[in-house]
Amino acid sequence: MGLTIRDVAKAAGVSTATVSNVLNKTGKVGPRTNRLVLLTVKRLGYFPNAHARHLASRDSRTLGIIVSDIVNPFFPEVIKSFETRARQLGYDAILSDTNYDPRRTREAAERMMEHNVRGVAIMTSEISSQLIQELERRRIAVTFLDLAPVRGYVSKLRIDYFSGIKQIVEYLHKSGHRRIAFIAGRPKLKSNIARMEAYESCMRDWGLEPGPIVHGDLRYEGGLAAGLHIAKLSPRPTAVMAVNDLTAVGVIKGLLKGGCRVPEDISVTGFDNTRLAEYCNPSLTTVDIHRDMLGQMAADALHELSCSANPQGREYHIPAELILRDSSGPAPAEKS
Amino acid sequence: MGLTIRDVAKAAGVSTATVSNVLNKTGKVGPRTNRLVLLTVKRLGYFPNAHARHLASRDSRTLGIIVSDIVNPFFPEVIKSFETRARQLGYDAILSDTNYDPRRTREAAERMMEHNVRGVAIMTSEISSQLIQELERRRIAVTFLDLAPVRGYVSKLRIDYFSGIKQIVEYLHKSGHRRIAFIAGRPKLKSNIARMEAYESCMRDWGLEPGPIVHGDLRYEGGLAAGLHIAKLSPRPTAVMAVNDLTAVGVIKGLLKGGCRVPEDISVTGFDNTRLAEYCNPSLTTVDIHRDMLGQMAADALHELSCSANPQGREYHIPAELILRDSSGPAPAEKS
DNA sequence: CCAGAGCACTTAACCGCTTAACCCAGCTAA
DNA sequence: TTAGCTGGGTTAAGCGGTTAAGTGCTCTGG
Repeated sequence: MGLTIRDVAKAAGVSTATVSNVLNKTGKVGPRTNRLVLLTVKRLGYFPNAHARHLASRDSRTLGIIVSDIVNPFFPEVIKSFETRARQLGYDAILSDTNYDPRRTREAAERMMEHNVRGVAIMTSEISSQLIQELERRRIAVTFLDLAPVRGYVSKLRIDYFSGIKQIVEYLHKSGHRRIAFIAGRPKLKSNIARMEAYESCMRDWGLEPGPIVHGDLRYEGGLAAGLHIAKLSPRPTAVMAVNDLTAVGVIKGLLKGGCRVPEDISVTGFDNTRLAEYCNPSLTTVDIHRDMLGQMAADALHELSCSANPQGREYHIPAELILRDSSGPAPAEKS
Repeated sequence: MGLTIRDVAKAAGVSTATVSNVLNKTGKVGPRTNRLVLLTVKRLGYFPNAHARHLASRDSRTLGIIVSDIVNPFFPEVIKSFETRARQLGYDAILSDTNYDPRRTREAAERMMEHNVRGVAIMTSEISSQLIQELERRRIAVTFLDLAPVRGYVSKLRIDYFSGIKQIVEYLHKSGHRRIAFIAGRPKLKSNIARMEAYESCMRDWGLEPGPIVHGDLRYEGGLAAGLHIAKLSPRPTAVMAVNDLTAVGVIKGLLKGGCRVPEDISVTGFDNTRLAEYCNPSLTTVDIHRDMLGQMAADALHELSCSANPQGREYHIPAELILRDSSGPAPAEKS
């Protein structure tokens, strides 16, 4: 098919080893030959075969990222910054989307192993411990989001959900809200449970009874259903915290359809500060977590782990910051 | 590092060829041995090395997709359906984001060549004809969005922009609008020019004078600036067509900031029908093009091209459909 | 004058797979 | 009986690179 290193070597009148050394900048080649080879490469339009290169060097110089749903506006920015940083560090990056499906999660992890990645950033919760062990056995560096403890090859990116949730509850409480509902994600996910617990704990800190918890699906549709449900409750909560922005936008739509005004009758908050939060109307009070930082940190963490001879997983901390917009306001006066 | 096919062969007491034949389901292996090998593979936790496999088989079974900006909500769905379909067809998929940067576009194309992809879906406009020739020379199947003529290895996915724009103009005209502005994308892009021409042509069809045309950047920011600009014009257009939803959302925000009401004073339309159009407020009148269809078609087209011995590029057609929402309405009565 | 050290390359042995070619027992058919 | 399949394997030659080891040179110092 394409050209091989042998073609280039022949055309330049040198050995394949020399061509390889030139392309890899090992500095073992004299300046004359170097120029000659580079010229020949350009002239022929040669590109080295990545597969052969990876195979021969026993190093894929590839980093993987597994996300649950690329359509979720949380992820594209993370992916982009991950990929950008990986490239800066000299890695190739591959992406897998699991669509929240355990089977596809397994396939994604297998794909990473087949590609012999040096490290993989796992940004989905539904991954079996078996797979994780498998990755560890092969000494593949891993970063998790929130869940899983730090170990040799495992670093952790801790988004400060707790702090974010705390800030929301505090703000809502200060605004006079007392019945604050929570729209969670999918019931079984560890990350989801952690957030629910954070919510409950923060509520109790202010002497509030954790209020109805409704499960969504982290998507718009789940939020919509939850909003419709909340609108019919009596007594109705005066504020709704959603587990992410997408859900919050759905909640708002559901509430509006159910005849509630936002924020006059009921305040809604999101989480993540996706662009959506800015665009939607009313624009969304939410918690910003630096997604670009997240992707970059993941790449850096994997780089560090996979380079060190004696890798020591670390915990990276991603701060959360409350962003006030138009979807929240003071609690309505009680009618009673 | 990891296990090799030799380890599996040894453990099962067969040759490596047999293991390979089992894994590739060539049907050359008896049922007893087949089961034995499969069992051994499971037991040892073996995964074949993709690089070695691709190299030896001289076939990467990989499809690539190059997009200009993964953060643009137009793309994630396209990518997702592309990837899903590619997997169904037995391909691995790799993604590159060019960030609208010619250098990165070049790098992306090079990456595709290095990975020896069978085909690549190019969903960005700024690609040099040199690169395209390079791809053609290597007999890599290609699909383009809109631009470029169909050739041997090149298929084209034609989004019916013209029809979409025509529908919008027709609708706006019928609603009484006479001064209809257009917010374009980046001036130099071919795709952008095509759309501007479509706009001008459709306007003339209704006896309307095109203009003003303001250039944006296909993003929110560009739309915002354009909206602020339009708000100050006199006479002010009564309707604004934006080149995509993201821009339209920016335009709306800009107009609101500039003191215009949407849609009472001025109607705004988008293009693409991203989820954003549904979420934003006022929800956006826009044109739907089936993005999931697009990704799937791209994968199908590449599959077809790369499999056929004598490939014949085709044109695929993606219909456009006007979606009426709340950002548009009848033209305001003239004050004069 | 020669051993030894550098320099600038070449030679060739892999990397982990696939696959064409070959092998062989057991059958069938002539 | 024997040639000719055929099903179920094995052997070994690559795929396109990398890289350790080797080969001539020239240069230096004792």
